[in-house]
Amino acid sequence: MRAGANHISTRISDSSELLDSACGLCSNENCLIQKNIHTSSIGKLVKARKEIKCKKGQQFIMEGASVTGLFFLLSGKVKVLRTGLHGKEQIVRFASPGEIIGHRGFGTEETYPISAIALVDCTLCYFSKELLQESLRETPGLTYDFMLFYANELNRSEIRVKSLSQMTVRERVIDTLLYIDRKFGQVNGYSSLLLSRREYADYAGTTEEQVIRMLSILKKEGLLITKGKRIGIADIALLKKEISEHNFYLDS
DNA sequence: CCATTAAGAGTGT
DNA sequence: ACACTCTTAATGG
Repeated sequence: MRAGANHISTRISDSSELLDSACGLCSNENCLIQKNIHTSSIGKLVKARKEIKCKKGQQFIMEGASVTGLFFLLSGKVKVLRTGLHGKEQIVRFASPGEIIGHRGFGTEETYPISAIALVDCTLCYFSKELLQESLRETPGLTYDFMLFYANELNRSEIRVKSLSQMTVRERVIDTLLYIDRKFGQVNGYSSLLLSRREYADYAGTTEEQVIRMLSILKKEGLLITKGKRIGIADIALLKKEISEHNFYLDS
């Protein structure tokens, strides 16, 4: 029994040395680790990768918890949020496969400033903070990609500040719909991501009621279609046109 | 398979 | 923001 188990474990570690383990086979081209897989110094990091399965609705990052590492979303959909004063959620962003989650706690921070919750069943790749820091020091290509990523994130967050402070409710709801569409797309004419009206509100910075009302107005105007929770965009050109003067819909 | 219940979508005030 | 109705999804016999 014991001998058999040892035999299997050595075979697994041998094969992950030969092949760059799961990351080498991973088809996720958005992933920064995958992108730098050919750099030899990244091998140690890749071998220490932990795969975490996360069920729908499960929270895998808790606001205020101490930072131990960083997540890459392999498959699934995630919402990243900050909890406000009266228990109100402010959804900071949504994440699709390939994206980094928990990166704000990286660096000098001791605790995560955000929570992350799976919106559907997810698979996450987890890397410890220590190993990642080591890899960043040794792998300039990876570090450069990370820098670009952080710069891009900062840009997006600044755009969001403008959106939330300068757009009307109607524009923010439209902006949210277009953002979800850009990120997750449509299937059979309806958004592939099922969100509650509350979640739309939590991203758009309004209340559930305002979102519901706005959706029914937009529906009457023929810009949207709805079927239960499902929302479909009927006229994307007109929706884009409405917020075009803000130039916000250009970002991802 | 149907009935009961809970959750979420709408609407008016 | 609150209260209420209606619709849909989940549960359990």
